[in-house]
Amino acid sequence: MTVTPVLPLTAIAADACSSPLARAAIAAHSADSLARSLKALADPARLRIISIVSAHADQEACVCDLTDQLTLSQPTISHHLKVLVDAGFLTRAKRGTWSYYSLVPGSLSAVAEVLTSV
Amino acid sequence: MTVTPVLPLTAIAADACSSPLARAAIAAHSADSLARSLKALADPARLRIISIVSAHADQEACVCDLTDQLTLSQPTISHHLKVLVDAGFLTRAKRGTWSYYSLVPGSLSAVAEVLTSV
DNA sequence: TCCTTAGATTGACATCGGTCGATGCAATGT
DNA sequence: ACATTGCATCGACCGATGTCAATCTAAGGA
Repeated sequence: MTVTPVLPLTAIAADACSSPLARAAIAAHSADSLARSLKALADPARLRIISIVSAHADQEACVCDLTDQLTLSQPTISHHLKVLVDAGFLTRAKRGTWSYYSLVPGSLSAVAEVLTSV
Repeated sequence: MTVTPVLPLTAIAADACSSPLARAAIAAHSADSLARSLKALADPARLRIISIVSAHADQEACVCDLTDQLTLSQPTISHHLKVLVDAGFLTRAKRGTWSYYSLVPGSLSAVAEVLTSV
């Protein structure tokens, strides 16, 4: 025969100060993934880049649009663009001499939705 | 008498590659503010802290709950908690020996909403 | 009063990340 | 063919950031 536990299992709190859980917390790898996306967005220059791109009527902007409005060097802007492309928020289309950047549809709202469910 | 412009003002594009704007881009100081909030969230440990806090039935957790679940030293966790409090995502309530942290209601969804409107 | 425990603070360290100047490269104009 | 223009890449610099060990403080318990 087996020994009956004195306390129900759910009552074994880690410490006296602890309160019960209503649901599970986010998994470590999910936190890593979300943090990577947020890191890509967590820069004033990159937020302005996204805003300038999506403010265009055709939802795309060339690099010269950005160098005009941001007081940053062209290599710095190019660096920020690469970060945003690598993170999946922008796509690049080269036509002739110019590079055009577009917002990936739904990429921002996807992050926003995950964030509110954390 | 005044001289009539040859071209309408709206036609003066910065460059040949540029396309018209559908709306204004985000202001620089707004981008700074949003970036500060996102920076506070853009860390795996801090996202897990927020998740653990909000997973509790009473929406608050003590530090011991966090040291149990995160493989980080107590000072490091205390540092992350301070970052989240300073950014307005958590509040601290000290009762007896223990400190209890709670999620500020609406703080996450507020950031998410601003993000989608960028 | 003394000891223990919970948690915040400090200081040091290593790494990351934003910035720019210099350079490379491809496409266009002359 | 050569010069020019638009943009990406490289290398270096330096401040910001995540981490921990050591220390400090306050609250309880013996």
